[in-house]
Amino acid sequence: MEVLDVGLFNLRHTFESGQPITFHGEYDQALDRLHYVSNGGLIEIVSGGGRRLEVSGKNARKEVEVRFRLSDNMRHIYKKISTDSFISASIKNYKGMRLTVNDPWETTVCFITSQFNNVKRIRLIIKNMVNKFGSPVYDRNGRIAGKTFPEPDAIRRATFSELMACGTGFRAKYIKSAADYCTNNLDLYKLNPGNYDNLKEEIVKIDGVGDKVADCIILMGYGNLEAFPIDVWIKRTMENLYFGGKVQKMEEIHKLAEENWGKYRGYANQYLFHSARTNKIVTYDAIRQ
DNA sequence: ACCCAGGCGGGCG
DNA sequence: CGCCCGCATGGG
Repeated sequence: MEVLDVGLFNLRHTFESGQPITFHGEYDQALDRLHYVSNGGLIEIVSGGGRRLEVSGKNARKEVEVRFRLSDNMRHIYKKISTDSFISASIKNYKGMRLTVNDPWETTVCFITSQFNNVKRIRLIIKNMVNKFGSPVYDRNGRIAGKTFPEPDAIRRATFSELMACGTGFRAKYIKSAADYCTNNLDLYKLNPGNYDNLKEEIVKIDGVGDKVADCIILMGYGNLEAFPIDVWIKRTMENLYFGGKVQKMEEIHKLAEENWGKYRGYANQYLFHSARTNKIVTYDAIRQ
């Protein structure tokens, strides 16, 4: 076990904000404790809700630092994205919520699964796939403590009906073709995380991955904060807040995001999304005092 | 019973 | 281009 000193970190808000690692990780609210399986094995995090973070597992310190973006200067980021009272309120409500950095392949499957779906059911489907196709990871006593996220090859070898049995529904064909494509045509691990345009260009070539899902992959799979995924929540909220309730083209919303929040717009996106999804009430009046 | 959910591809005008 | 439709499925 190691202790990390972290500023502005909130495990619960991060877990509840619907990101890949939280789709199959297990969170205990009473203990403020998260455990999950990463590449290296089993990781456990216990947070008292404060600045002290206990982590354990193989290479746990490095894993957690990268996964939860602990080197981000949240005060600086908050300052840059606090452009109106809605975002300020969101930051106040969910202070310490972090974006996470996840395996690009895992992120791809998670967000293909997310289309026309809800967070609760995404969790169910992802957990089903992990249980069915992942490799077991053992604890000290030799008991199965969890499973890895399935490699593309494990998905490739799965039958269509096995995938359907996980609850993937009409997305099964996309998940399967993504596994093929990412094995034969595109090495996700060779893409440059810092080159947004190139990432977007390559990732949307995956069948079943459009503009929104690609932005999710770039944001949470590559950690590139220039990505600004526009889902139903973001679209509705931003139209209400910033466009007087008028329906906008995606292009206009992307443009405003860049103007307002610049290179930190990915963070603004996550705070807007989580606030919109949890509070549900979004009105134009919210930013007019 | 009905409606919705972190969209997408395809078909049409 | 823009618009519209179907899509599997569990939970509210």
